[in-house]
This record gives sequence, structure tokens and C-alpha cells, in this order.
Amino acid sequence: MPELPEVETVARLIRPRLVGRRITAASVAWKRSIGSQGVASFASAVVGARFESVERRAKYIVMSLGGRGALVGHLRMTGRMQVEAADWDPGKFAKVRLDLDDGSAFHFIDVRKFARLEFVRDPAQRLAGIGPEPLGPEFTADWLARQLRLRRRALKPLLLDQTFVAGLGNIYVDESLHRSGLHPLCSSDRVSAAQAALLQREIRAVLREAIEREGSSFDVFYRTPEGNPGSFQHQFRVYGRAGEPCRTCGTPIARSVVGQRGTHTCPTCQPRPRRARRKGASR
DNA sequence: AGCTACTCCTGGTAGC
DNA sequence: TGCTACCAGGAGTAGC
Repeated sequence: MPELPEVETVARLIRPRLVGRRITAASVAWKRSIGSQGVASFASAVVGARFESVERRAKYIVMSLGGRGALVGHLRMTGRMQVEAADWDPGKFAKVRLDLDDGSAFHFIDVRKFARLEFVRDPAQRLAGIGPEPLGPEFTADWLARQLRLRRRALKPLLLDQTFVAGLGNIYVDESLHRSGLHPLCSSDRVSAAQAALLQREIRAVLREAIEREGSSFDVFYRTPEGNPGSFQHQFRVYGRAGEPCRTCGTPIARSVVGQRGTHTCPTCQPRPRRARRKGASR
């Protein structure tokens, strides 16, 4: 699923094709894709506007339209963004089309219809409450150690919580926890300062490596805006590797469910917390 | 505060 | 072959 590295890749690749372009027409094939705003109101808000910047915040892509506001996109599981020549066919999953003044068109494509491309007047307000960027200056070892101690939550659900830290999803949480030797059900207040420092380093490392490889593609859904798959899936240590040997110690990777999410761990490298919680037993 | 369940969706796959 | 049942999950929300 598109997480921080995939969203960052999309933002980087569509940015040069959008910035400076003016929207000349808008059409919406699935109303819910633009949120609760009506199609006519959406169209009048964006047509005539010029893209001033394209940035990523958490898993959102924020496309500033200057004083008017911004388009805020979220790919959820199967969303895609592409900028192509006007006659390019986006296929049957096309949801929103924005024609641009250079003869190209921006396409918002989504198989499962969970993705959103919303127009907002105030993107800062829309994105308020999201936690710090894990690749930003605020996300230090000290900060993480302190924040973990302030809470008493299982590590995995906490790291998936976008108000705690931005941009992590199921894949990169599983990968980070394995690389740190921490169990997903370990309570946050039992993580030592040294473990927190390691976790902070591994979260940054796995995200940076994944961005370098343009994200992860393991099904038909995630593709870069150029139509290519990412290649970080070849570096996975646990995600999607249930039953296969741990690359560190050879123990078969276990699959469990934590917080309704498929969870992958090495039983040897990530020992279960001593005060074992009952949920998430492998099946 | 933290947890669990539920909702939204559909392509892919397993089982018969 | 063709059918059915189930799975994947990010974020928002409700309820305990």
C-alpha cells in the first residue's frame, strides 16, 4: 500500500509535470473521490487555478493552488496519480481528470474507491493533528524515547497512528520493528532509551532505502507516475514472508494479526514481551 | 486513554 | 468452467 516512500515517489515524479500548469477543465467519474464537495463546486474551485507546489505531508500529497487553496490527495490502498498526454486512456478505474494548459492531463485513478482528491481552502487546517515527519528534524531518538514513555500502547498500533508519527503504514512498521528487534505488541513504556534510539534509526533507514528504490510494489496496484513498479519489495525482511526463513537467523517468519492488520515477525529476533498480551497469537 | 469493531470497496485467489 | 466466499487494508468513527 502506498506509505511514505511511495507517496514521496509520486510527489517527486508528478511535481515537475504540474508546477506552473493551469487547470483548464475538470471532470469527475466517481463523486466520492472528491470528498463531500459537489462536482460543480469542485470544478469551479479548481478550473483556472495554477499549481504552485506539490509536497508530501504524511501520506498526503498537497498540491497548492496558491491563494485559492489546495488539492489534497490520499492514495489509500490503490490510488494512483499520472500526468499524461491528453489522448492517454486512464482505463476503467479513472476517477478524476484535470486538463492542463500544456495539453497534458492529470489523472486520479483508483480501483477500490477509497482514495481521495479533495479541494480545501486551508490545507494546514485539513492536515492539523498529524504527528512529526519521521525524516524530519523533530523525530529524534530523544523525542521518540520520551513520547514512547509517555504512552502505554502496543508499539505497532502506536506507530501506525498518524497523530503519533506521520507516514508509516503496515509494511514499514513491520520492517522497522524487525530491524530493531522489537515485538509489535511490546508496550511503548517498556522500550528503553537505547531501544528507542535504535528504532528511530531503523525507521529512518528503512524509509530512506525505500525512497531510493521508488517504494514497494508487490501486487498490481502501486506504480510510480511513470507506470513503473518500485523495487523495495525485494528488500523486505518480514513483510509478506510468512514461513520463509528470517534473513538474520533463519527462523521461519511468523504471521499474526495485531490491531486487525496482518503482522510479520521473527519469533527469534523479536521475542514477545514478557508480560504477554493475549491478542495477536500466530495462526 | 486505549482498545476493538465496523465501514468503505473490488480484484485476486482458494475451494468446490 | 463457473460459482461462492473470503482476503487485503488507511483512516474515520462509534462504543466500551
